[in-house]
Amino acid sequence: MSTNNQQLLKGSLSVIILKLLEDREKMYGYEITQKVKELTAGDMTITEGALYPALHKLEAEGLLTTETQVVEGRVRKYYSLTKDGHKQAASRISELTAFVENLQTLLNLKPSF
Amino acid sequence: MSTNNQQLLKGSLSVIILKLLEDREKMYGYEITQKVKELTAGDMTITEGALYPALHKLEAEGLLTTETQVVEGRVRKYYSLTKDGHKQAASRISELTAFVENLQTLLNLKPSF
DNA sequence: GAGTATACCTCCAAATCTTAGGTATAGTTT
DNA sequence: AAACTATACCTAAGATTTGGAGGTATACTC
Repeated sequence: MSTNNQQLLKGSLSVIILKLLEDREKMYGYEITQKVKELTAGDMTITEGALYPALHKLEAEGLLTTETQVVEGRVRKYYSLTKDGHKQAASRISELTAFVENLQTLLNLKPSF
Repeated sequence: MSTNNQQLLKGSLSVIILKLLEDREKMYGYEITQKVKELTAGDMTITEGALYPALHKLEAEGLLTTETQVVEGRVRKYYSLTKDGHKQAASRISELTAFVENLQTLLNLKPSF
């Protein structure tokens, strides 16, 4: 994926966060950036300038709660889904999935359709 | 797809335009809105407030050329790909396709990955 | 005459992202 | 010891994109 492809992330970052947290008890910010990089073989990079504001917004919306721990001398802020967060996660993930399917329909279009 | 799903379009609108025009000689704005609605069974709606600025930007970038016709008393502004537009279309479509595949990898994730 | 479909357009506000910067600890390399 | 890399948090400024609302106009149907 080329460098400016990260701009195509728009709108999907918060759903990616919710999905990752749905599959795990809790994660911290830096861990999320590394996990996305790992799962996409380095293709997608979550910039911190996008991630932290997104996490704070989800927390402000009541979908995430935080818990701070000190591990090996460094502070970690763990995020996990609230009850409402779980509901919203399911809903937003299925919306994005449906959107992605529509997008693929459009992109796989053969001529004269 | 729910109503606010149209907000997930971000970043992909211009690629959708390029893809539609790659498969057809030329299209006009209103036709694009209808075609997208048709191809996605009404799930996706391209708003005019997003479409026309996007078309004008692609034209300003030299990827599209225009040709105005009067059909049944109404003005139609047809857009078609320039030579450079064809090149860019291929490139941007494959980028978005790769992005969508990564997104699906993330969304289809099973627990404890 | 009113409403609907077709067909173009712009402006403002909201949301999201990128870039660039800042702080700090721990370990490794020179 | 200094420099670099990895870990780990954060913010601010600016650009881009989008949605919503509005505007104009023609043709057809009720």
